Amino acid sequence: MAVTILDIAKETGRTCSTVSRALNNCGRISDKVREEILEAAERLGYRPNSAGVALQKGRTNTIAVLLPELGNPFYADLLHYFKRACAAQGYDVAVYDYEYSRELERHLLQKMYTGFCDGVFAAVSSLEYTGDLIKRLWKAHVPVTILGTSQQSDFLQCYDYVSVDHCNALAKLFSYLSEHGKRHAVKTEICITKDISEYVKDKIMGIFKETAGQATLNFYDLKPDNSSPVLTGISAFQKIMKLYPETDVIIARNGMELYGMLASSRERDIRIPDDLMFICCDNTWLNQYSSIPILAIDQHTEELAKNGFEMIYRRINSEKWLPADRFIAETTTVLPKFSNNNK
Amino acid sequence: MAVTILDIAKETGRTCSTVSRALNNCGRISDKVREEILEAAERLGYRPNSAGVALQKGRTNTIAVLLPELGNPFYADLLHYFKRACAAQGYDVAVYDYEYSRELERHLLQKMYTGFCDGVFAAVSSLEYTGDLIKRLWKAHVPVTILGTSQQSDFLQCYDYVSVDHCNALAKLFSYLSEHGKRHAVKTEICITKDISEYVKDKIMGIFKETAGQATLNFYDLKPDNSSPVLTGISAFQKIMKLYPETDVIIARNGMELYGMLASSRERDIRIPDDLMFICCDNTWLNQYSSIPILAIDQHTEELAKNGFEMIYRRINSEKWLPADRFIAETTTVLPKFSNNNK
DNA sequence: GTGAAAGCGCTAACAT
DNA sequence: ATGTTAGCGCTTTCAC
Repeated sequence: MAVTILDIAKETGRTCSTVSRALNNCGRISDKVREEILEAAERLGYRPNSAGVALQKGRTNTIAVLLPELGNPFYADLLHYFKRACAAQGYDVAVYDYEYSRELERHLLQKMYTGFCDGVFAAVSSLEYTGDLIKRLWKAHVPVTILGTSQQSDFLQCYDYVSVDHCNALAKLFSYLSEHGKRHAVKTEICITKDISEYVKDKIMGIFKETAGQATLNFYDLKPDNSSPVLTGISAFQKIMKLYPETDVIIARNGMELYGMLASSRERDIRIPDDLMFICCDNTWLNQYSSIPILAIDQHTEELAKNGFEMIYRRINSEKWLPADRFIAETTTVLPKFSNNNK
Repeated sequence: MAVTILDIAKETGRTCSTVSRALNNCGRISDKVREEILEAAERLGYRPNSAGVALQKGRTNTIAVLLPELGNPFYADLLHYFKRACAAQGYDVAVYDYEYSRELERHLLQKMYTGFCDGVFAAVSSLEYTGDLIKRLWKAHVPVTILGTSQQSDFLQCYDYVSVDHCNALAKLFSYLSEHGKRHAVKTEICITKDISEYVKDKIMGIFKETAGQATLNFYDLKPDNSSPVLTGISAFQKIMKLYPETDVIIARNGMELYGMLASSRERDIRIPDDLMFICCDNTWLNQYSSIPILAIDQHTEELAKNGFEMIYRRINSEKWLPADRFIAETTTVLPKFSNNNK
């Protein structure tokens, strides 16, 4: 069986507490005894048991991150900054992705309920599906920060929340388009539920009407392909151009989707019109170095991540359970790095 | 404080053991009492405590995956299959990436030593850096499977191991090049230590000499840029073409590196010669839908992942500690999806 | 079918 | 400086 501090205690003729002090190098202990104990621990092949520590201390020094997909550079980016913030305070980060599976998402959120981590940073698919679990976590005083889901009144005040200022981002974007003479935009959407989808489209349309002058905006409902996020975009491009032939702007949700769109045009050897502008609602290396110039919206991932962590950290270290917090990041419109030269 | 089974026991006038039986729905228990207890658990907001369970049961039903980077589609792919295999046996997967940081890598491997997971699937950077920790895990009978690091005699028989048959993959590749009249290949390498680097290059050169006829092969030592894997490739392409102007094949280590190379050529408006062939040692959507035709080596990630899990699973469920296991996957050479049309 | 009790590995308050 | 002791939350064997 595994070596425990008791084994070390016996071996060295000391007690558990002394061994614990030696191993953690805390409390009063003589150098000689500590050396002796550390040596014995090494010799016997002692392994600290995290379950024992966690049970005793009531914390794990781990923060869990729940994501819909790894391999999307946007999340990789976000994670990078989040981990940095965690590391600065001595927290490890465990990443869980649910691959857009509703059951897995719920299963993982349930797991968060068991105190195996001290806090959670979660990009949930939709509160429609997970709201009950989020609410439960909130009631149980598990520090959870949600990334970028639109608010729903049912669950207001039931979670901390970081997001970009979508409305403002779109307003800026639409005025930019208008100023540059664009007239026929298409924006992709994923329809999770009819209600939400309609609500979101109405809202976007409202912003569009206010900022884009005479232009028109159409929505294209994506058929999500769970096996690869790129595939979602693959089928979209041609259908969009067929449905709306006069399109001069396509607004994609993220780099991978856009990558798929561009790939599909290449694959079937379809020429991309020179005046067609691509816009991407995140800003990763995927767009930054694309072969086609892309206008991107930088979501300020570093700020999102930092604030997400801080909300969690504050809760971990706060005596009382504070009211729900919000952080809304500004966005930046990023112009393409090099000009359109696809002849 | 948190609600425990004891609280439920008091509430219902039962004992811990009965409550435990009810919650886990095991052992003999009357339907009526079970209902009663479950209702109370719900009402009181009971949360099972994973540390308590783990301590008692001696296992966590979690497998940890250690990776150098998320956001690389190769690892995302591998993870997808690995998770599927784990889920089939009821294991959760926690992902840890060390972002190519040596300290973080060691820190995480140390964490694996504390029994917080039942097994580890690890893509370590180099056994040169981590061999001591791997050896220690092995001695402590922690099921660890290493992904694709070349064997080093010091640590032989100290870990389970899955990898592709690199030699064979290269042999196939080189003959293909030779048959297609390629004469001047450049392969990128990352030099971790001088010794290993020399050893690897010698070995590759040996294979090349045997299979590639009159052609020449040069190595290009990458300057790794830790902030983004794509950036590693960015600086490489032009330097390669300057150092070896007659190059007609570039063999990149992975899709992201290659993406960086191609991006750098676009960014600085450099025309890629029509007869220049790109080869990528993995096969992800990044190459599959590249704007430039790419010859890829499919590493059979599904097989790697499946076998990696099975090795871990076998150890978890085996009474005695078996000798080190190996699995070497075949590779497939994948031709570009569409032909070279970058005019 | 249910309860009593031991114990998983560890830490920390308290006693010496 | 070191030892004693209680207990974190849970499961499981063994009585009854």
